[in-house]
Amino acid sequence: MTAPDPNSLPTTYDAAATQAAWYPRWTEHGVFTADAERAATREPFVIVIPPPNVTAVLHMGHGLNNTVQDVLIRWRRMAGDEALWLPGTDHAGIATQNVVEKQLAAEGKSRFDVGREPFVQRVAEFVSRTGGEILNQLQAIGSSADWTRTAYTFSPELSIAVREAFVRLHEDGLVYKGHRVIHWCPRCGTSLSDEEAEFADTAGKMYHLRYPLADDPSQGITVATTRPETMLGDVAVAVHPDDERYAALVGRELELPLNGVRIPIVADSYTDPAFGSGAVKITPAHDANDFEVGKRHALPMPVIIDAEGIVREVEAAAGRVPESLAGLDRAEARRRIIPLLETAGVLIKIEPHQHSVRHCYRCDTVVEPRLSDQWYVSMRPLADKALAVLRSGELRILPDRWEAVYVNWLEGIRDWNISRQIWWGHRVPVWYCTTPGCAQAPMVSRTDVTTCFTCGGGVRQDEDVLDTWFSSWLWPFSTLGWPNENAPDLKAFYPGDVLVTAPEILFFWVSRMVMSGCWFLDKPPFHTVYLHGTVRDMEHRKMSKSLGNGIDPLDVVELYGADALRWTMVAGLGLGVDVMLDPTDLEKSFAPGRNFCTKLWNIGRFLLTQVGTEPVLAVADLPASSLSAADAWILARLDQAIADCDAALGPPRPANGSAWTDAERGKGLRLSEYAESARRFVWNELADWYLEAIKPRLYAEASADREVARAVLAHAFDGALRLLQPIVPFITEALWQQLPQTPAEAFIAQAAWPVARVAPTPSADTFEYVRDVVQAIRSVRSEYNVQPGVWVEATLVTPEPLRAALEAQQATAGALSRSRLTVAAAAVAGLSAQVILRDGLELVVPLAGMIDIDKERQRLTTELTQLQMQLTALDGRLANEKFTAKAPPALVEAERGKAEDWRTRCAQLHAKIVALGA
RNA sequence: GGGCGAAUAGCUCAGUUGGUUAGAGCGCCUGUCUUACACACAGGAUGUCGGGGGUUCGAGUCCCUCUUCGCCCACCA
Repeated sequence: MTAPDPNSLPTTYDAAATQAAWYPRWTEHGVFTADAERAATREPFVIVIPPPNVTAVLHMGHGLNNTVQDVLIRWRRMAGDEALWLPGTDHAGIATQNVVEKQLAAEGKSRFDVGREPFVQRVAEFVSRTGGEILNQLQAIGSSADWTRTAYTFSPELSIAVREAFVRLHEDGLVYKGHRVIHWCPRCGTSLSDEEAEFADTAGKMYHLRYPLADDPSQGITVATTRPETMLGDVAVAVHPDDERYAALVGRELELPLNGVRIPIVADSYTDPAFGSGAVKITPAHDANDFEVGKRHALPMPVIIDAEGIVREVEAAAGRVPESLAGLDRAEARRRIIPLLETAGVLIKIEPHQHSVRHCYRCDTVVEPRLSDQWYVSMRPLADKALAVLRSGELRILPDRWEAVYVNWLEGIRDWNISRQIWWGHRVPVWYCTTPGCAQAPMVSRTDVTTCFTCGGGVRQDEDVLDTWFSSWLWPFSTLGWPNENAPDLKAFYPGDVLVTAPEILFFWVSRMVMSGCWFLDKPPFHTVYLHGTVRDMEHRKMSKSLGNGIDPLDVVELYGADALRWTMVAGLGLGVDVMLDPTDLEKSFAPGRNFCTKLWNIGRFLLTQVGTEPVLAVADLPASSLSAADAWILARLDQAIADCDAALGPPRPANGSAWTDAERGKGLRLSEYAESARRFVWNELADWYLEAIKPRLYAEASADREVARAVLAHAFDGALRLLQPIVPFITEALWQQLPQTPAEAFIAQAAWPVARVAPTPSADTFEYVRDVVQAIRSVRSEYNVQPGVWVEATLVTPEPLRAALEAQQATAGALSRSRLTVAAAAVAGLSAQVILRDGLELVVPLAGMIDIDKERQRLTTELTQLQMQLTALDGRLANEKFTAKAPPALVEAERGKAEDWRTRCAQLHAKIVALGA
């Protein structure tokens, strides 16, 4: 951390070099490493990463998600919390298995050709070779996660947690094996949960079929279906019990076309008499609702579509599938069955039909409802706990409109199908005795079972693996050592604080984590769920690989730097609002971030050359009398910026420690407001005004006043860098290391978050007048096209009470406006450009020989007209008794004062115009 | 079918419980290489706050309604 030669610093920030220099130093010094013991004496602040799929490649959604988390964790780390950001990956059962299956397919093989054990081995090798790359990519964007605690859902440690959870839920009577119709992906060869089978609106067709009565083919019932091939598995036609049209037919039999199977007509209130013909064909093995009807009426359940989606007589279906259709894929079977039904004379009509069809969330294949045995979790008791913590305020969701979505889902919760028929995942911890006749029930065990508990004979483990989300939902505590209740991390860091993710996985993951946390540890795993938006392109389409509209964050890092990427993510991030980026124009999206970094860099260069590295005085030690108006002003602005940033970000946790109050509930996590407050301070206040204002003092010979200026500038920039560190950690670290007051062997990444002074400087307002005057002179100069290099004369007419303060600012205001400014009691007569300022101030700029009377009159008249209109409206309001009676007194008083000031200004303007001659 | 959100400057968006002359960034116009910065500086222009109605002393903000987008949920046979 040696001071570089300022003159050798390039004018632009070298992001790549800075990133390469600082990230390793942070990790070497353990800056990101949380300490469980330290957490006993400070507030812990914990975020667990939404673990990306172990095979994932960083995309902009990760960029957004992880930037938000990093900003929060860096903020709290500086604020003195024991901050833990726990990273890791998810083994992603179906997704990862699919990747390896694709590799096998390229070799012309399926997983079944390879066999279970070798296949799992192959996936594990693949993961260990290429997996987790995304974690390195997260480092490239500056993520300050605690890499010493990196977790993996399929690690031995987390596998223990998975088994514990399964067994405990079983002991609680909440895990059971169910026989029902589930969502089946024929391509992935597994069942899916309700959440994994996504709806997509599809333009389909409705086929109307007429089934004749078995003993009187002249009569019949018309049914409608979007899946005509399923008619081969029909076991009944249901009508509503109160439907008089069909009352006489209930109990009689129909003959199924094509296979001649006889099926009964049953009465069931599931049927809606108003829909279509009011009669529904019942296919219990291939439709979840039909299954319920079938159960109620004790109907057979023939399976006519197999696991690969092939139509054939799978089970209890003898004689149901005509030879011409057997062995066909379900889609092909649908095409082929139409002409058959037509020939049989039962196809009444085909109509276009818009409906929602479920698709596999991993491969987009149309899901096939299928009767099978699966493991389920009874969710009702868990959901009730998750609802209770939201209602009590122990949990909040931002933006709060998602709370209603969360509640709605939990109130209507359905049991969770947790078994999958894939191979990559946690094997269901259930063993069956293989001894014929042994009465031993299935053995559910935390440890592997090798012999039957009853007969000592052989056992076989359940073939199924668990839903990936069954390990993810334990993430907030499985990563901390659970089920070991004494694990130091678990004791120190559970429950955590904020969960940052996208709304897409509110049900998949967030709600379930709340349920598991409440169930297993009696506390929700975090008090705040922050749902950020989605990264989209300029047509508002989600960025995706398939659309080709993505932006590679690593490209952005290379071209603009990680800080610029992070800046763009945060600065544009309204609460829960989508982030729009243009994949065809990176410059448009990321240049602002880069430009901002360059600005910071150049302020830093200025400091290095003008303030230097010699020690500076501590601002707290400076007597108020030694501060210039500009000094007082910038210190006040820094206090305001700190307050604004704190208000935008916090509070970090419920004030009473356990539950949010209604007043607190919607507050905080306004990242864009935080970014804007910090940006405004450093750019529009520190750089644009303060720095310019004190240049003469810095350029002057050594003096006490120069020392004050050095101290205040160094202090203000230090504060700015601290406020910005969470957003742009690399450049702030690089610059902070060069500040004269920075201690050796310290990092801004763990320096203290700034705190506003208790007693702000009262004289800060004087500089606001300076700004008014300077802006007015600049405006006049611009209007009369005065060349920038030319100095002009100017007189500031000042009422007595302000005169002394403003006389002291003559030089400063003059230098900033390139004018020889004189503060006086009265204006010098003569042709001049004149501006009326607030509080009785008048500015007179002679501009000898350049003034255009007409132009000047025009300008003043326009201003007078506008001001008079406003004054008239304001007077009207003040004359309205209802306003003065009902509006808050303070407001009325303020409006009166304003009216007076406007009236004075109007008079002044009028006098000027008269003086110019009509 | 049910629910939710959005509509504010050319673009992307702020606008906290109703209260100054509605803001920011980018873009646009004019001028400038002013010894930190042209990735910059200075000065400008730009809005019937989607339409209509209502409540109020006062509405971008609250209520009703319409229009247009978007999202979520649902046993649309």
